[in-house]
Amino acid sequence: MLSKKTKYAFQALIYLAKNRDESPVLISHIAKETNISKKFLENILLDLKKAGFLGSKMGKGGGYYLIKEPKDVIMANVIRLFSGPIALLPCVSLNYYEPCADCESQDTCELHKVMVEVRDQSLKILEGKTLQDLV
Amino acid sequence: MLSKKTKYAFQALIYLAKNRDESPVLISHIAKETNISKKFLENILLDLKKAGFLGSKMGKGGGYYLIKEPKDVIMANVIRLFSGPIALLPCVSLNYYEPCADCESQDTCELHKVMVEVRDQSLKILEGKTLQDLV
DNA sequence: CAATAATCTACTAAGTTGGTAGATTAAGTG
DNA sequence: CACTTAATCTACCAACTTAGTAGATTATTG
Repeated sequence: MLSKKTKYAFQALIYLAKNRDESPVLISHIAKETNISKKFLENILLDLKKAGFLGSKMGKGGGYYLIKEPKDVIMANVIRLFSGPIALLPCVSLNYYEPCADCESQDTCELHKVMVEVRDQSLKILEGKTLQDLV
Repeated sequence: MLSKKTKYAFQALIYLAKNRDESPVLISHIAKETNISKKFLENILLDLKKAGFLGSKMGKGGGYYLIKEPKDVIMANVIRLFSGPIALLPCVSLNYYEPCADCESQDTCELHKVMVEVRDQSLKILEGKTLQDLV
């Protein structure tokens, strides 16, 4: 399951993608339109900015705006940012890899093999979906 | 990501599937072979029993044993039992459905549509994998 | 300088995860 | 029946995560 943060991130991105002409958009505006607590949304937008999805402008007339093209905002990357690995186990994660403490060898672990398969197929789906599919 | 409980459940199931001839198997035996804390494993095996995957026998000569055929132990069902929904959002979950509090309508929600697609493809993978693929 | 709006620091309540301790019940053995 | 074995039940706990909130600060515009 995705965290609420992840879900909110998608909702904010969708809103910004739909309103690219009127940018930058106020946090408070996005908060109102998406029904997300303004203070909580602050953190999320800041994270999205640090990750290179959004840009921002301070002061009067400021706000947040989409930097990337919607088709270049890959769903898998947004999920990784807020919910961590796509893989079901750390030992099969590409971006957050960690070996099993207890496992003797990955090469002989049946669970490992199947989880790699599941990961590859999940990635095929989530790397293929972009913000463009969401607007 | 799956919880450790889910991972342990798979490891225990794999062990029991591999040793179906010598059943029933002691908790302490499975614990030793899989490197799982015995006390923690107790809970897991009990849950697997309540869910109909395992049977048990108390007293001397007792232990746990696999009830279902390995090919009938669907990975998706084990994951649901210990990690909850396969779907990425409650509003697209078949088994743990909950509507979004804030969302106006599911029919007009773009996120919803894409998440249904992702769910269907994820299910196709996980409903297709069984304990037989793990031994 | 004043107003505006993002940014930063720090805290918190509630829930989940991973695990432990100890008593109890059921089954087989002599 | 008494004893041993082994699952089952009840209850607890520390650490971490989630979903926020509060308030001060910094940057920008006019």
